[in-house]
Amino acid sequence: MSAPVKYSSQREAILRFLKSRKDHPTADVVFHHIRKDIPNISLATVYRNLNQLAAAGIILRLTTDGKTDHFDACVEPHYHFCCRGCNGVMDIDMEPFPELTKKAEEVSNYKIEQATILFSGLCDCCKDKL
Amino acid sequence: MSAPVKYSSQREAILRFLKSRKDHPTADVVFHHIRKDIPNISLATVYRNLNQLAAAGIILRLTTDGKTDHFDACVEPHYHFCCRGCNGVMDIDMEPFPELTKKAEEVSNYKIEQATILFSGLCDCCKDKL
DNA sequence: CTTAATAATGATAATGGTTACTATTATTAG
DNA sequence: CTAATAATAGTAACCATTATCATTATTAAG
Repeated sequence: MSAPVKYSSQREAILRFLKSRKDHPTADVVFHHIRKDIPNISLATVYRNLNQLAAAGIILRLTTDGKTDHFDACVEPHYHFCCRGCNGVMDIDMEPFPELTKKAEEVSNYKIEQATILFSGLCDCCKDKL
Repeated sequence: MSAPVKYSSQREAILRFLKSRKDHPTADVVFHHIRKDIPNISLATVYRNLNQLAAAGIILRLTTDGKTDHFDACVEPHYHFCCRGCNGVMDIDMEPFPELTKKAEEVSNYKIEQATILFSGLCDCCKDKL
């Protein structure tokens, strides 16, 4: 889980792909897209690199109620929404409330390093269907 | 995943155990504790009942960065903290911000049913050790 | 108090996302 | 160019959770 020290074209392709997407793909989605350019890339390589990049703070891992993690190339603090219809993960474009973390730290005495705010419900598409 | 319709002593024991705990045990922890009273209870029964109770809104499922879910007998809206040292999940005793959800719904157009706020970092114990 | 219908259980196999392992390949410093 | 070693591909293993199914327990009706 250490930061990458040697270049690899696979890692570059993975990061490039993630940056090109506004949604937040799962490892499997990344894998299947990268395969178009690098047909023999291994799923393990995708996971390894996503983990490395996340550990290095270059990308963000999003753990939602679903069982599969999603990944986000935007590491600026922002909020997410997970649709219980399609399991898609989208951004919520509102400015973060830093006072939330401050308040929580005051109240708890814990060393709070991160605040994850995840909304859930139904997205535009699923709102109508369900 | 439907609500329970028949009584079972196993379910009662699981719910009673959950209510007795301030931390938020995993299915496995519930299983091992219930086993002291009901030695031949099955892990599947624990999972089945935790799922039912959560679906019925009687308990809360907490999905954290760790790989295993935690369960909470308190369904009042409140915030949680997950320690990256010991993977424990604790309550944060501060009043919720309902305006968060309202704002997010305005901005996004999604039907937001739930807001999950999860802080993470180091708890009192792990703060010193790490 | 039976009895019949069926929900719940225990035991265990299966599933699915993720990680570990290992021989091979690619990068990089000297 | 060469040696050292990080990264990879392919695949087996892992582990939390779920599905399956024969058996048991609950419950409503007679």
